[in-house]
Amino acid sequence: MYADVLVQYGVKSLDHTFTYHIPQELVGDLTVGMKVVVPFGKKEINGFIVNISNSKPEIEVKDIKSIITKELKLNEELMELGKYLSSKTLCTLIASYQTMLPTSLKINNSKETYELKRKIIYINRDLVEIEHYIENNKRARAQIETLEYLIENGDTLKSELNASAVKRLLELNLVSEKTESIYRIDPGIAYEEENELNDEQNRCFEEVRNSFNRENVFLLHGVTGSGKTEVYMHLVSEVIKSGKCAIVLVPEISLTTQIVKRFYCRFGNDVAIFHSNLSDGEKFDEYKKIENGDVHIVVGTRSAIFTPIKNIGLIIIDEEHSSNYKQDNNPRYHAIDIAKWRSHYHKCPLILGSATPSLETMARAEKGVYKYLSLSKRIGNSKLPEIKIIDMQPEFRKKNMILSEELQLDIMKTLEKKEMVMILLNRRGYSTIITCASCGFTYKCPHCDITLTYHKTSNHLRCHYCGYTVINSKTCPNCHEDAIRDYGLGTEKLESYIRELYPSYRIVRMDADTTTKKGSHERIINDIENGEYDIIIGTQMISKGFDFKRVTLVGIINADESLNIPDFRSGENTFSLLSQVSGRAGRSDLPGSVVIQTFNPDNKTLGFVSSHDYMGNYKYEMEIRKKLKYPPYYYLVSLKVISKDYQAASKESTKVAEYLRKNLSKTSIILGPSTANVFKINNYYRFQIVIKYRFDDKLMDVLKFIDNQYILNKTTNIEIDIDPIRI
DNA sequence: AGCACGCCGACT
DNA sequence: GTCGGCGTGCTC
Repeated sequence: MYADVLVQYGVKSLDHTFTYHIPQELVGDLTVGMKVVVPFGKKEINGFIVNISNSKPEIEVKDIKSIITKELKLNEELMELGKYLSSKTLCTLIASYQTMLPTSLKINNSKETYELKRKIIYINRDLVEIEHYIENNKRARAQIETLEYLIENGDTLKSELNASAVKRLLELNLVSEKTESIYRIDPGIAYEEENELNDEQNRCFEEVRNSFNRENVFLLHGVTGSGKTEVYMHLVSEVIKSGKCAIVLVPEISLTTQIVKRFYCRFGNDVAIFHSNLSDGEKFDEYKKIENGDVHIVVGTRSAIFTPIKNIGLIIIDEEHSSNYKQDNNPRYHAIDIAKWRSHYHKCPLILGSATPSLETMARAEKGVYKYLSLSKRIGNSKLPEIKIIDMQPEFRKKNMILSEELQLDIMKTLEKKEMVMILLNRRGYSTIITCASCGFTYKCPHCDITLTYHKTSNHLRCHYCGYTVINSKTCPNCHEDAIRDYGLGTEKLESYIRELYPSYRIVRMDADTTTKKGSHERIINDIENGEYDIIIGTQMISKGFDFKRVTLVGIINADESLNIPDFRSGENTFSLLSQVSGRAGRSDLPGSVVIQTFNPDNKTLGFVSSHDYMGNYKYEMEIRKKLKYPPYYYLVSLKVISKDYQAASKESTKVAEYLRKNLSKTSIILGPSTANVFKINNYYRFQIVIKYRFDDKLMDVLKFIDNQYILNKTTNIEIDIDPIRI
């Protein structure tokens, strides 16, 4: 017998199988998906069996050395899924299997001590014998105590007993020791009853339930606070009743602790949780729980879509518009694609849930490719908040650089009512954007409608899609004032400013800096829940998953920052971010309000935010996308040519673009090369080429060819991102 | 990826 | 003379 083995290195030059002979003693033990040790060159390395056959290969082959893991292997479905993943993202096959497995089980990992065991001591003799021993050994006080404890309490953890006494008792064979493997995470028993669904929720529930056992994609479009999670839980409960399993994806577990908690309360031990904040050991345990069939539900982030849960009856992707579902390093897969593949494999429905669906998703729902379900009302009495847009131009002249008079007043009023304020500061993009401090004007590319990026060294402004360039001038072409500059505000500065303004109130800041430590995020959330703060300041981190009843005012300091991010999705993303944050205000009986500060009070996107008009924004964005040939009208591929050598990067990228223009179909559009959004990252220069296409049957072959060209090239590297989330 | 082989320059 | 630089090619 012979086995085709993939070796542990995820490099393109080794992206094919190597055949090994299976020695007699291993025949029968080995199956596809197992991890093995094989001789490779002068070394012994780990490999992964992808095929077993009887036919003798033409070349002379070596023997498989040994098996690393017998029981842990990818099942048939996941073996297939790996092939799909590598063909879809152009990564090596081994790299896809590697990403599908948790660290502890990765091919290149030989360590096998992840299982957490505990030792238990128990009496293995008749009580009469034990008592006899006690009678005759009065001086061994510790041993007697231990024995008496065991008689009284039964089996006991070894760590709870006197170590030397136990050692002696084991030697005397009066007690024995057994090991039990345990799971690190134990959600406990479910204790929460199901809540009743309202009419709207019930309609959605029924629609999906009626298509169980069919491969259907649903868009569940529900305004913030409309009770999507409750619908999910009812459906999951239904799926479990029928003996099947469910996967629930959330964009980022730390932001969504609340949803996980709810699943634990409702389903208890039937839930495994899977996300990157778990330790390797925890991940190992959860993976095993899933693989052993101990749980029916997996709740987790992007990577949870690869867990070996069998017999899937339903997949749910909550906040489906979130960019977190796309992995931004290799393999650059999108969890929705993988979910579709698995829903096809299991013939089960997939639900994409969001208050602000991505344009792609909504467009498909409109075309009837996805089934559209909607939750238009908030549950209970709560109403959508009132949203005010404040023009910052006059404020700036009054020297109110950070908070407008109106927002200051509203904050004060809210605090006096003993309610909470949440203040969102938009993240600065990666690239330098310059705007007019007087009128808010920003340079845009006339061809691509994205903000131009400022290049300090040459004092140029450039479009990183198509390369369009203009020289920067200090004078604003719109209002003719000398006010064009790069001005930005960080959360820290904002915090100290607010502390000065409201010295007697308790303020907490939440951003990447204050939440790096494991558990710090949860701690801050708990403190907020316990009413320890009056004002929460944060980046978009505070936009999701926060459900604090006392928050009634949300202030958005610099809406423009997000609008000006040089990406064709900035409008869409701004709408969803601002709607999301606005949804934090007034979640209970207390009415909420939102204040948005901007230099562009007439901006369409902001207008749609303030009138809670998702469809308005959708239609508006779709027109732009159609006109400028962006998704969902066109598909995109981004190619980045990367090198430490500026000249090489520039030259190679031109060559790549030429090759694309020559070999792709004439209907495809090739932009660039231009400098990438972030032009230089630790001394590597990056040029970008963008392909826009609708149908191009040559595309994948052309991309593969280009990708392979750069195996040999040491000085330049190429990164290909199919369906990039941002370019 | 990792290792050997191989062909050039500057050093105990 | 030889030690070591890293370009090239191969690994079942």
